[in-house]
Amino acid sequence: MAPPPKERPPTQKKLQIEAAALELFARKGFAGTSTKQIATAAGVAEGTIFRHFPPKKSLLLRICRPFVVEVVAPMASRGLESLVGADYDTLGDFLRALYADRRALTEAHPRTFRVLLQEASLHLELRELLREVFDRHARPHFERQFDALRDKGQLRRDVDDANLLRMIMATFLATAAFSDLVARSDATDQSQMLAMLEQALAPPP
Amino acid sequence: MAPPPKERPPTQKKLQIEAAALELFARKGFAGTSTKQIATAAGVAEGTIFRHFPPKKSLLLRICRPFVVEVVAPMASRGLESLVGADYDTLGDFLRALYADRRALTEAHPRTFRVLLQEASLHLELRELLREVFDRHARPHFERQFDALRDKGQLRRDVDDANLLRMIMATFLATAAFSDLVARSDATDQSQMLAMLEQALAPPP
Amino acid sequence: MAPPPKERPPTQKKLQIEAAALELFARKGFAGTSTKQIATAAGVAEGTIFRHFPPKKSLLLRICRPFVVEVVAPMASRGLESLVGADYDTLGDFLRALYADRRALTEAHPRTFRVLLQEASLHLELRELLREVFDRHARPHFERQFDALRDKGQLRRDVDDANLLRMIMATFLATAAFSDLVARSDATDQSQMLAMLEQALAPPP
Amino acid sequence: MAPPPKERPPTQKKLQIEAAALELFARKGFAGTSTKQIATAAGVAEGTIFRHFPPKKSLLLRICRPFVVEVVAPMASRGLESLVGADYDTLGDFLRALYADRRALTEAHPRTFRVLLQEASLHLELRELLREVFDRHARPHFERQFDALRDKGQLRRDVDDANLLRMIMATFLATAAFSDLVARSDATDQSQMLAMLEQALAPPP
DNA sequence: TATGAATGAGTTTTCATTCAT
DNA sequence: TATGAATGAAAACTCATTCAT
Repeated sequence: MAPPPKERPPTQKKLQIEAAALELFARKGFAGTSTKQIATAAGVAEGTIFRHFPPKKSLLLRICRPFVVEVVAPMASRGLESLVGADYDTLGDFLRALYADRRALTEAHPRTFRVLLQEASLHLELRELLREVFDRHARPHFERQFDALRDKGQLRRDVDDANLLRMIMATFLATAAFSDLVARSDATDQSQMLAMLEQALAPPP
Repeated sequence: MAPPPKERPPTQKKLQIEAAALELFARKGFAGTSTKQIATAAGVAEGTIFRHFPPKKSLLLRICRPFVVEVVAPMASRGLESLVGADYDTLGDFLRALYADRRALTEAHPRTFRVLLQEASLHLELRELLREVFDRHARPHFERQFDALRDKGQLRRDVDDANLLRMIMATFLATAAFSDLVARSDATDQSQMLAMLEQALAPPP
Repeated sequence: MAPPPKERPPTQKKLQIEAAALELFARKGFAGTSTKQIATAAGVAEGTIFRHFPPKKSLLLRICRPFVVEVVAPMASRGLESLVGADYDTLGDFLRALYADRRALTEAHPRTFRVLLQEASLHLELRELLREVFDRHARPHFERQFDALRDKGQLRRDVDDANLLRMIMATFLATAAFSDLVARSDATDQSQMLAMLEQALAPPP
Repeated sequence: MAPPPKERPPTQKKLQIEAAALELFARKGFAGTSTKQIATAAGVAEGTIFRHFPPKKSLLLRICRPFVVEVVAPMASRGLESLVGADYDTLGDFLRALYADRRALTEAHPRTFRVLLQEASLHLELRELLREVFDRHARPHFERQFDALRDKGQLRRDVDDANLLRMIMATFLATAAFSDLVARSDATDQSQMLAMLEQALAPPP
């Protein structure tokens, strides 16, 4: 048997390139960032970028893919099978656990999050990646969890799964996105959003 | 007295340029659209674009500004002083009226909406425009309405105005944005979103 | 007999265009000045320039030609036949009279003078104009004057007419040109230059 | 210790670009020469010009600066400390030595000289460069030499240093400049100009 | 692996000029 | 006479990418 192909560890320069590209894509957009700017910011020669990431777009994907996998799929999170596998007695428990986990990721990678948000609507590859990872790794678990919570009377029955998801994602996104655009969101803001969201999803009285 | 400067009506070609730019910006982003593409799509010479919109970015602003003014400011909407001035007996009434109005605008100008969404995070001018128009024309009326609804026991008191606004905007944006990205949202979806939103904002039992 | 073609007096706008072009040509050069800039500075529409001066270069010639004729040819100066026709007893008298006259002209039209200086080396038409006017109207009178002064023992005999002219022109030009470039030249400077020039041209002791 | 930044030797193509630009600037002026023309004449791609000289104006400065330093500053000339350091017994010796040296330089780089002459009045950077180099490297030595010559009774005392300089420069420039513009100047012309200049600067009888 | 010179196609923008009004 | 919209060509400059070293 042939030995497994050696996954060489990424070079120092390669990592510098990724970091610089991330920073610039977040600030000025993918199309608004030139490879020269990336090279300068990364402290490498322009040619080096193309040694590692031909063509330019592969750099965008290289930056986004791991993040998408990690942030979109609850399964992918390290040791978080618990999150999804677990049974939650109340809707609030579920939402808070979910939020804490997602929030940790977007806070750990705020620029990646921003790049993804900005570029998703312009690049088919990103949208397909998002949908594929979500449908495969996230949606089934959400639906299972929704069913369980409905059985416990914790979740309203008059709203489709898709709209529940949309409401959850919108609230999460809003908390994250508007925190850049409008104002910093602190712990108080976050718990208020969660309280509203919980009530939104709870069965009507 | 100096005669007032003659505001010449916009040329036919100028309108064609705006229309073509809107279409292309929405599809491929501002930075991803060249002025040559715009010229071709508009059926004019490239030089004509810069006669009317020097530099390129002013074309983006020309497209976005009227929309921002109209869509962000409830006051600005034609004949909608009623919306803001009126007293609503229930939270649901207010939300439905607000939604119907905003929705009408974003559905009337879906591409402008999309351009604004895509470019706002990349262009300081757009963010400042948004904030300025919102702070001037929208925020005060929302806060007045919130106060009135709280007095009637229709609105929860444990959430800040800013977070209420964020929740509302997130829900509206989600309904609009995901309808492009993820799936068409129909009347059922919309009423479900509104039902959730109403419950989210209602005072806790 | 057909009536002589009516020389319409130049329009107000035409004069504004000439004035604006002169100013801009002097500051930024002919090639560095656009017709749009001229139009703006003149307060006319761009098309108006081409009604009066098609093509652009004719504007340069329109500005330079009258000046060349007036300043290069002592004959042309109003009432200055005296200058050239007169007999001067001393070299100094001749130089001072010549200088006073030329200086008056370049000081009256400093920007035209500058434009001519700047553009002469780039435009064949200007050089030909200069040479033609000079050879026709100036050179003969200078040579006649030189002869007269040599007869009176006022002018050195060991230097060709061409080099005498060059020395005179260089000194005059230097006084004028360096006054812009290096420092303002006042009356003292001018009389010192004239003193040096007189001594330069005088017969060696 | 940080290694000294490696000054890479100029590329072959870079030198070709400089040479082509010099040729074209001299013939058609800076503003009248397009980068495309330079690229064609140099046999390189247009982009290559901007690799080495962004923006275009830096190419003009790159051409002029070394020349200015060399030609304006007597000190800078190789081995010419003698020129400035030396004592001259007569004014004529000084002028001839000075002229021979400057003339050698302008004849070695006639096109650079022409470009400088043409563009100095249009580009502030060039004027500042000229003045700075002159004030720093030339003026003090001239003034020292003037003093020495005055002590020897070789130089007139009734004319300011500034005007002496102006007279010298004007005569030199005239010999050089008019040789392009008007006619070739040969050895006879040059010695006649020097004779006149010597007499101009000598103390009056 | 890393470099940076080189490129050709493309970018935004400016230009002198024309023309219908 | 005067305008300014319109243009096609060309301007300066940028781009992603290739390649010899």
